[in-house]
Amino acid sequence: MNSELKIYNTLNRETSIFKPIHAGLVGMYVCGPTVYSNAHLGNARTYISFDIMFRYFLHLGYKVRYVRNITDAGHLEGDRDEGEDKFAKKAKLEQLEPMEIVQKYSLDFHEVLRQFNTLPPSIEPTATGHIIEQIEMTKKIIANGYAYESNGSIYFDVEKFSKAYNYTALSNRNLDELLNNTRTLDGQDEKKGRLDFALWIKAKPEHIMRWQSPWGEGFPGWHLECSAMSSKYLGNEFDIHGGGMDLVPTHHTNEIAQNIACHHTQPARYWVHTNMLTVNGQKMSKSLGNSFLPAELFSGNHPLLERGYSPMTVRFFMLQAHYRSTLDLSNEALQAAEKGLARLLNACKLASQLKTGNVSSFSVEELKDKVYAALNEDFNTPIALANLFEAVKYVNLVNDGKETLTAADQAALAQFLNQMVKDVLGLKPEQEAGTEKIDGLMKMLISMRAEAKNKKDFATSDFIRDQLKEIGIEIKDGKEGTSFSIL
RNA sequence: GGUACCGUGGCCGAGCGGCUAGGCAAAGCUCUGCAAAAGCUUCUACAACAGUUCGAAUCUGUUCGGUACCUCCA
Repeated sequence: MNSELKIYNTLNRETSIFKPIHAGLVGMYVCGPTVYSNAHLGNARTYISFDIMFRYFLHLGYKVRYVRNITDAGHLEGDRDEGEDKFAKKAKLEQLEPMEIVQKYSLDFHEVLRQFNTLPPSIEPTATGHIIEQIEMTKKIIANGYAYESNGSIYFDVEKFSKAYNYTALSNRNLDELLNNTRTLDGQDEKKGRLDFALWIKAKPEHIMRWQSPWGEGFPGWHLECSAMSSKYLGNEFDIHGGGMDLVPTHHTNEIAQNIACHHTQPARYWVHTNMLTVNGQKMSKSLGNSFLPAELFSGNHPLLERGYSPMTVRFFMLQAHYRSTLDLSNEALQAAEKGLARLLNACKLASQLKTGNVSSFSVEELKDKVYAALNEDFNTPIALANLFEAVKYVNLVNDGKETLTAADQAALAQFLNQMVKDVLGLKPEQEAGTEKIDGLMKMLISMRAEAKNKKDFATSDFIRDQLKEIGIEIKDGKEGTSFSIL
């Protein structure tokens, strides 16, 4: 492999060679979910994208510390800092304790990511578990002069900050326009500036989730937790910070401001942002009501779906697009993905069973170079897959006896294919046939049917096939005998 | 309104100055008692108009269409 990994950095809008701060180590922080409702498919796309990066770093031999938080407090509804706490609101709605809400949707989130075969992060810290760190950080920011107290709440002074630093470096927005465009405040607002955001919020009497602080009882602002936890576990400066693109203008912008105001340094070298999943060309989001829940997709129980698709089909579907492009969800696209994935996985299996010859008419090294080159080009999974499909075709040709491979090349190809598909892309075969007992039964039925076929008793052989089909088992007559799959 | 981004064959999607991915669908073929599955082959597109260039899907400009952000969202 002769190319180096390049990553697109939102900070300077350039793709550049990745150089870790400490050789051999990668520190990566990704903004996790706010666990007040079910994770939808758009959320899943983001975490699948970062899972690919995580897996690829591991594959390249890096030691990775992957931190992904759980937001279980402090995230408010609606207008910046005035809305209701999301957990409190949902808790009222579902008649549960806020922490029951947190537990319920954390479990859901983990279950969804497990189904998509994403690797768990190294550390998964929660906001409520780091209140002390957040209070400390707030104190420091106040001491450094970039935050002020107002009626028991602490706000970040964006205007003051922007005089010393470039507040909009990440979003590349015009600060003056932002100042003028932001919604007019009503008179009772506690903030000095329009863009100021809360670091610490004074709890109203009815607020359940509250903690003691030097400024009275309250709870932390949403942006603060990521700053506090990333610096705690990865240091004041680390390699990669990621999240969905929609976090750029507000959440990540504020996070950077907090870190600079506290530690005098920008937290991450590379800012990586994933693009949105769309449905009929529109962003999938909770507020638009066009969300797909993974469970709905798997079962097909959704008005826009004709039938269900497996988690691996969905994962493959997502990998066919680059993580920085929008991706549109549709029945046809999912069907295409389903078949493509089956072909790919079949070739993985076939590759290790190929008959070998004296010469190879295919260069495994060349394939490897192409696949690595693709992944090194900002994790370009669609191109990597395109190259893997060249190998799929070749595997099939060898299997048909139209091309040949030496034993060494066959082993190398089989290993590489499986490593890429399973370890790096995280695609695994669906649940294999079934239990031993089912396998035994099927073996018996298949041999009975073969016997009937030999006697040209096609009525019996077709009866077996049709009956099995009805209970959801499909029989396929191949060259190497008959196989079956459970639908 | 402001600011970005995007418009690729029937569909999904890469590519981002020359060599014109890949998947699915379709057609033909192979295999087959039939079927299904599988495999092989074929199918040359880049919104429109103008410009730069020896050469543009790729660069520039204009127009049309779409999306996102500016308010919580991955």
